[in-house]
Amino acid sequence: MQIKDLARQTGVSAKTIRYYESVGVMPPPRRGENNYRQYDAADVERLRFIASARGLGIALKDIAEILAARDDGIAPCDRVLDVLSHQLTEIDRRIADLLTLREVLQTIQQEGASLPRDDVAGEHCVCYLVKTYRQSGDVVIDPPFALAE
Amino acid sequence: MQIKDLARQTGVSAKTIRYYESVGVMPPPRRGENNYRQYDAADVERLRFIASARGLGIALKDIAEILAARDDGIAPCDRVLDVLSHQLTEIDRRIADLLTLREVLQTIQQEGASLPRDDVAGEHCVCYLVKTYRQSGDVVIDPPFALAE
DNA sequence: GGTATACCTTCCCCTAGCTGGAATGTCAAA
DNA sequence: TTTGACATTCCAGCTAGGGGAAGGTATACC
Repeated sequence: MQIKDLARQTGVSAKTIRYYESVGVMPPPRRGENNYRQYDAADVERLRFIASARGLGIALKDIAEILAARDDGIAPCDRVLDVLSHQLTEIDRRIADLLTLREVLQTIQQEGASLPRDDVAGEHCVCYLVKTYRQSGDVVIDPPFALAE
Repeated sequence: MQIKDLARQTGVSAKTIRYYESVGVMPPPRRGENNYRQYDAADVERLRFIASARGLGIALKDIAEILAARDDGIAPCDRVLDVLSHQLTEIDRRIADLLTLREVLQTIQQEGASLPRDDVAGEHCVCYLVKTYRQSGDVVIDPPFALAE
């Protein structure tokens, strides 16, 4: 089974499969005489797990740990449950942050809509609102996030 | 006024200020005899606008466009309002995505909690749930996101 | 044999918004 | 004079891949 077939069976691009191999989440497969990668059913299963976990927003690093444990014969179920609950906490935090931000944006938008539109200096228009907006809370930087296919 | 002073007055690190200059959102400042960057009150105002806009999740590219217009003597207010409304749409989409994801995670977590924890193959435990989870919706990749200080 | 095509390989650069670090220069105080 | 706190530039890295180049290979068709 070539990389394209694995790609087709999992919905993961060949490019991404090679990337997963390079970061160690997929193992280096056997190679044919032509140096082509050769995959089997176990690879399909593994890659499906990876793709689904990514779809749940789980980081490749966490996925790698889970799979490494399993490769060592350790059932990763507890670890998976840990990651899931951490993931839920994170998502709740992000939702809360976004809701707060939404409020602020909406307020600025509404107040700004009634201000003049021709203020280059930005002292009497929506620009002023943006400039003077200061949040009281702590800084929180959100990592990238993916929702799967 | 040196870069550290500008940093202190705006809460933006010197490193980030140099970065903003390198991407063109802050203009190259005058230099002293020692080649040190020299800032003034206008730079403080500009950087405060940038910092606040970033805090609202607005991309540097959008901020750069807004400021470039203003530098050309064009009042950017309409553009700012456009960006704000686009920003709101984006945030609503992200919130919706995160809520969907939250549902899925919670379901898997709950069902997985009652399954065995010693299944290395991952056929009868929470790992199976993760693996077989398939979302029906479209792929949506979320960019990184920041909530300001 | 020649060629079109559909694969495959490795390689490096690009994305956003910074942050960290290395190597080096400058300035003021003790 | 030496120390410390500034400053400068440049290079690398973070996530999770995508794009594309340059080249090798397998198969079908003429």
